[in-house]
Amino acid sequence: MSKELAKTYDPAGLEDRLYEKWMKNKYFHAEVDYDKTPFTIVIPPPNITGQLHMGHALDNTMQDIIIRFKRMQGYNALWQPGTDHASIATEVKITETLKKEGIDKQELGREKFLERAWDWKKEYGGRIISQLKKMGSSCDWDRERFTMDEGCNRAVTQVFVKMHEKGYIYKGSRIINWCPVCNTSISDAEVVYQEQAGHLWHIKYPVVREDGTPSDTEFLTFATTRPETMLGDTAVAIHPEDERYSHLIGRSVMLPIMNRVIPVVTDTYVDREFGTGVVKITPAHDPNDFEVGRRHGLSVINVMNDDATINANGGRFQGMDRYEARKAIVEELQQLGLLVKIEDYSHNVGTHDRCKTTVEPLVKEQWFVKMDELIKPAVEAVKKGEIRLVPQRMEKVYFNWTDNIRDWCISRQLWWGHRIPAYYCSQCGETVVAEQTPAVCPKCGCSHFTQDPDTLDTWFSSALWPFETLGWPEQTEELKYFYPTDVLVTGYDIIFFWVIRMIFSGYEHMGEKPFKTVLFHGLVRDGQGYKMSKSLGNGIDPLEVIEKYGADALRLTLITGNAPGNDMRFYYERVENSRNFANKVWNASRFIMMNMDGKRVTEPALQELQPVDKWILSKLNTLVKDVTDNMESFELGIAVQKVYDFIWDEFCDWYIEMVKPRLYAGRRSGDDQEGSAGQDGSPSAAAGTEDMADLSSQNAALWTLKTVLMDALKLLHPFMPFITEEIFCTLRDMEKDASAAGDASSEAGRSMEKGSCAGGDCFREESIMISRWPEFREDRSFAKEEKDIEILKSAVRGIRGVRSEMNVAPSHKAGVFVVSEDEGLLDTFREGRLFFASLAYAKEVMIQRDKTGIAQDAVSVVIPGATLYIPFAELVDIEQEKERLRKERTRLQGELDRVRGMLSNERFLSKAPESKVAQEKEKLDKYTQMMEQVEKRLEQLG
RNA sequence: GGGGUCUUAGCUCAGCUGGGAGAGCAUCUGCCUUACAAGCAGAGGGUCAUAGGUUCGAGCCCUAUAGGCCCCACCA
Repeated sequence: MSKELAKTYDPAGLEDRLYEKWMKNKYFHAEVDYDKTPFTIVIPPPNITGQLHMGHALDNTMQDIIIRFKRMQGYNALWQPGTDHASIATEVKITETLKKEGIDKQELGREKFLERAWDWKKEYGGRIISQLKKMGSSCDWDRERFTMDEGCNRAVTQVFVKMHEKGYIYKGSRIINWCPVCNTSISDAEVVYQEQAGHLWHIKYPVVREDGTPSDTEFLTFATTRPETMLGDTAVAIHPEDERYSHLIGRSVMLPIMNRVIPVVTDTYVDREFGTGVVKITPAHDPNDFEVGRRHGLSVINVMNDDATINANGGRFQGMDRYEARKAIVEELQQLGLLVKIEDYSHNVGTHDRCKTTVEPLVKEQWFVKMDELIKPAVEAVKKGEIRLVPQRMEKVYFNWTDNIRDWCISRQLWWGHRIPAYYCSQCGETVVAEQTPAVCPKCGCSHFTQDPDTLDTWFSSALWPFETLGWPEQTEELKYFYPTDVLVTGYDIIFFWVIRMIFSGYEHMGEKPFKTVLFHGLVRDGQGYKMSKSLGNGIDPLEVIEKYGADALRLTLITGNAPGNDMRFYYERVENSRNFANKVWNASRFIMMNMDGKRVTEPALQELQPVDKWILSKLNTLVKDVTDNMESFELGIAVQKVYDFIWDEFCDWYIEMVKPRLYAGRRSGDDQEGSAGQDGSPSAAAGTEDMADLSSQNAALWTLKTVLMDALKLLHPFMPFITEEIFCTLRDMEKDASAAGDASSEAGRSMEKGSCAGGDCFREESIMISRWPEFREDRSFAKEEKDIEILKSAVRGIRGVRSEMNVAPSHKAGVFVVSEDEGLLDTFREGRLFFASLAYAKEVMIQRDKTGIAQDAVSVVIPGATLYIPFAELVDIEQEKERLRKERTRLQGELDRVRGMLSNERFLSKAPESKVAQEKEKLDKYTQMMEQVEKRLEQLG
């Protein structure tokens, strides 16, 4: 008895059931095993605040495909999962939630806040994981980690202390990017520049006269986009060689409003060409000005509070927001007659990538990682090819960053994260960096310490992810065995945030690269090409897609036509196509199982296989090789396209159709003569021998169907894990039942042992995901049969084309004559007579060496080596037929011209590879032959 | 300002180391053929952005130009 399979594939329910089975059987779990070669992927840890979006879906589908492929190849495949605490993202969310409850974060206090954060983690941290499971992700969930679990905490602290000792981590007052809304410093990488419409305010400061009073006639005019920062101006700069202002060198100007005398300094940073060639200098609020200030020993006057309101240094503007202050200051300058003009001006404004707030450059004391030394091995690794970036062009992006690397600001004024292990003596102020609170102060001997309140940048711990998840800083077996990992899959958008930092961290702390290959993917955009975003509301929820179409369809959609590093568009028509393919696979399998039902299918001897069987087996064999190659080089889109084409075109549309008559042969037991009319044309043989032959042929067909299906399913499994597993298991159960029903001991059992699949053991496996990946087999290459069947296919296509052109109804069957002097070719037609008849709508097929018995007005189709004649009952318009043949002649002539042109080119003959020349010669023969046939036929028609 | 990338059928995109242009969707024409109408068969549709160059041979390599997208830098 076979399981009844529904007519259309319905993924609902089935997917969860199979996933549970995989989990229960621990197929995802990997243990250290020195008898096997490890293959490791670490997941880019999703944020605990996260909801699965298309980016995750793509990222994880790619990883799952690779890990499933490698697992089937026999590697000890580990996909290491985990989640990220996402310091700032989480903190912002919790703060917002608190606000809704009317609770102020500061009032709540650090301890209570962290409790809330952990509650949050407990509640939502698992959500993203269960969503990843919906995708079919085969992560080793037993090894799930969290960037703030005990081990990771230890790793972070140890790294911080060690790097501090080596001088790679230092504390210093530098200009940093400050987010006034999130109230924290952020790194350069977190600042995104946005083109914004603004103004250029042209302002003049009076030059200070000899007597110290401001001149009413002499001014220095300049332009600024941020007039409010004038409150903190401590100089005005000109270019040292600017003759316009050389007389002012050494002089001062009066800073209006603040009435502060500030010097005129010279600095080559000033561009003489821009504006008036004068720049106001605000060291506390502009990175460039900060540098200028350093060079000239200018004082740094911070005029802003952390929330970007003006502080006490801003005089009476104190308390105003930066934009209010701007307005007020401009007004005042105007009243003072110091505002020259206002221009519209479009410029880039730095904003915080999380909240889009305009960042405020501020001078603050922060912790930094010194990058210049650290980055060197990371640069070398990629240069030498020790780490491969796919696609390769990402190297340019990588080097562009490493070549201009700046120190990394790692301290954040946040609570949720790894707290900086720096302790300050309350007596003498000494700083001690240590893994634990120091007992006594090394300087004053007291024992009162306060820990630095700041936490670390989220990416500080993520940078350690490839080894901390494997147990570091403990020297675990896992670390020894699985590290370095094999491939990292991620979006190109976090190359700076994460990829580079993991690489230098790997070399610094492990003395070894974290991974061998980085596979980048692009963004998933909407149907119009816009970035999917919450604010635009154009996002497509992967979970919704799964619910409607199944995870397999979603996965297939994300992979087809997608090249590494390229963005893609996602829209429902594409998902529908994927769903249709799933349905196709489902129905092909259903068809095969229906036909296998109750039969014992045994592996036929080689001579029992018909040319079509060999043809598809050979095609499959090539497919196995190609797909494996593509997978090895991470060309997932190409790989899946080939599997898709093979299954749909070759297997379903051709092979299955070709074997149908053989499968139905045994079934025609008198009741439906009509349906079997197609076979009547074959010269009838004695009934008894025919039956035996039928059975053998049927077995060969079923065996081939099953074998090809099974291997094709395996090739498809990494891409569409659920449907392939379901079919695999159903088929396997059928096999079991069939062999149990028959005499289990003998033939059936043995043939299965021997291997119906390339791997030899497919039916002994309990799941396709741990079955053996198919391998190329020399003994499954049948070049001759491949070529022969292709000729038959072209014959079928030719006949279908002609019939369609002549509007012949499919119900109208006609006789077909195959005429050729090539006995081998005639044999191929004889062997394929059955299917050829049905595919070419033939009433009967006459295979012969000459034109005996063929009506003059038969329609003819020329294929390489043979001419086919179809005498329709109705008279065919001879003129029309001649016209058709003339068109064919023109086409062939074109081909011949091209081939002859090439072959008469001496330079081609001498320089092109031999194989290419041979190929062209073969074509010349083929077309010449076909041309002769066409001309002969034209001649016959007069 | 520097760099990357794209321009291929009506639309969205593949095209791996240079060797006769592909898919899906859409369009047109026939088909409910006992696996599948979420299907089958057939058809139309491309000067591979433009101009040069290298080569026996270029969608693919080189140069320039035009347009689109992205990243980095941030001249106030």
